[in-house]
Parts: sequence; structure tokens; C-alpha cells
Amino acid sequence: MPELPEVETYARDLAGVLPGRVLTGAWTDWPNQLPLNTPAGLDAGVRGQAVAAVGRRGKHLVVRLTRDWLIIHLKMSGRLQLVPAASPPNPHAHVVFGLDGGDALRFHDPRKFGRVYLVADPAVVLGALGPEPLGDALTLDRFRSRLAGRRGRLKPVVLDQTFVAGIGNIYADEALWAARLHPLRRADSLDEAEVARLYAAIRDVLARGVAARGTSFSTGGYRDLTGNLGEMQGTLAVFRRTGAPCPACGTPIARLVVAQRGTHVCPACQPLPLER
DNA sequence: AAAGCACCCTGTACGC
DNA sequence: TGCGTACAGGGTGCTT
Repeated sequence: MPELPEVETYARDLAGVLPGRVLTGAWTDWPNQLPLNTPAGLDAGVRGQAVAAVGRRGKHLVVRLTRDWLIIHLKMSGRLQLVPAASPPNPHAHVVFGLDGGDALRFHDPRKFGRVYLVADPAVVLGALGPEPLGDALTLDRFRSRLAGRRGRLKPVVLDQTFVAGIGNIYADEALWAARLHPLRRADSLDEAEVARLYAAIRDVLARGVAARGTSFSTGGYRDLTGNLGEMQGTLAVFRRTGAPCPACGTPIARLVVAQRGTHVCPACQPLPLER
């Protein structure tokens, strides 16, 4: 579930409390969530290492330890929870890190799609990611040149983590609506103004998501470290608003499937011109 | 290159 | 209430 804004919220909150803390070990009951480590290797590997810094790259939470890097991807149903070690057990916490001082960092993930990596070189996990959409390095010029080489449909390109890192299904739909671009447009069919609109819309939507501390749907969805909801769901224009009026023109929002993902558009604001 | 599909897993919402 | 079905905020790997 978590996309860039949700992971950024975890990273900022953890950056305020984890640096300097020492990991006392790691426990897991689902080794498939550790593609590069054994449970015993993770436990022994983290033990005694202090947290040097906490950040984010794309949708990955990146924890720099004294010697290694702890990288977590929450995929569809992952959440992080910082709790006292004596808290009641959580049956969906499949990886748990102990912290000196008695707290635990829990990786709660009912669907078990999420992944935890302990690596000496973060590029092993992060090396293929595209640029950060909110970073200074992604200028309009660079965005335009990256887009120019793509012949596929717009939405799959926007979701491609090697194109730009961190955009997921919610923010893709919201950005395409804000840019007034249909998700099935060919990526190389955009004119100058449309490219500029998409660039600005991606950055604006993600920045608003971060400011809102993420998007939380009713049950089972994203919660922050201490269980609080994000605020972005109240201002979504199209995502999961099928049939509801477009905030810009009142036309009912339509749902279609693009690249096997539910996709939401305003049929009036995001027309699909004839192509090919 | 790009698109389609199976797969990794479980929980929730909704129609009947 | 119970049951069946669709759907889910992600990503990889394989085949056309």
C-alpha cells in the first residue's frame, strides 16, 4: 500500500527516534520476506549495530546502520509499528527488530508481500531505481528526455520504478488527473505543455501527499508508526471515486483497468485522443 | 519494447 | 448470518 508519501512519513518519524539506538536482534516467522538473508543471519547481522540514519529511496525505507544497510519494502499491506517490547503479540508482525531500551520495531504485513534486506551495499537493492521525483536532480528537462524514450502507455510508465521512483497507483491516478492526461495516452505522444503539466502534477501530488502524512483508507490500510491515519484520502480527486463527481467539472469518475491495475479518470477532463 | 498473465499472500467489502 | 466473488496502495518472472 505505501507509496512515496507514506514511506517518507515513516522515514521522517523514525529519523527522529532511531539514530543512536542499537539493534539487539531480529526475529521472523516468515523467511520468504528475507530474500537475501536467513533469519539467523539477519538476527546476528543486526545485533550490536547502531542506527546511523533513516531515509527513503523510492518506496524503500533505508536504515543506515554502523556497518550495513537495512532496507524495507512494504509492498501492498506492510506497516511499521514502534512499540514497547512488552506489547501484546501481533499475529501479522512477521519481522520484529529489538532496540536497546526495550522497544521493538515491528514489520506488520498480513499479505506477506513485503521484503526486508540486510546488505553491505545498498545498490544491490536500490540500484535500478529511477530518480527521486521530488529531488532537485529531476528537472523538467531530464523528465522530458526520460519520457521521450518511452513508447508505452502513460500509466505503466509513471508506475515504472526505473522511470521515476516512488509513484504508486493512487498518486499515479491523481497526477494524471491533475495533468489532464488519459492513462492510455502513449508516453511519446505528449506535447511540450503536456509534459510540463505531468512533471508539475507528479511533484505537486506527491508533495501534498507528504504534507498530509499519506493516504489512509478505512480498514487495513496505511497507518503511521503509532497507528494514526494520514489525511490525503479526503482530498483525492479520482482514486476510488468511481461514479462520484469530478472535482473540476462534475462528470462522474470512471474506472478502467490499465496494466492490471484499477485506474480512475474523469472522462471529460482526461480525453483519449485518437492515436496510431 | 511492450503487454499480458501467473504468482507471491491474506483480508475486506459487497451482493445475494 | 453465511457464502461466494471481486478486489486490494506492489513487484517479479515468464511468454507472446
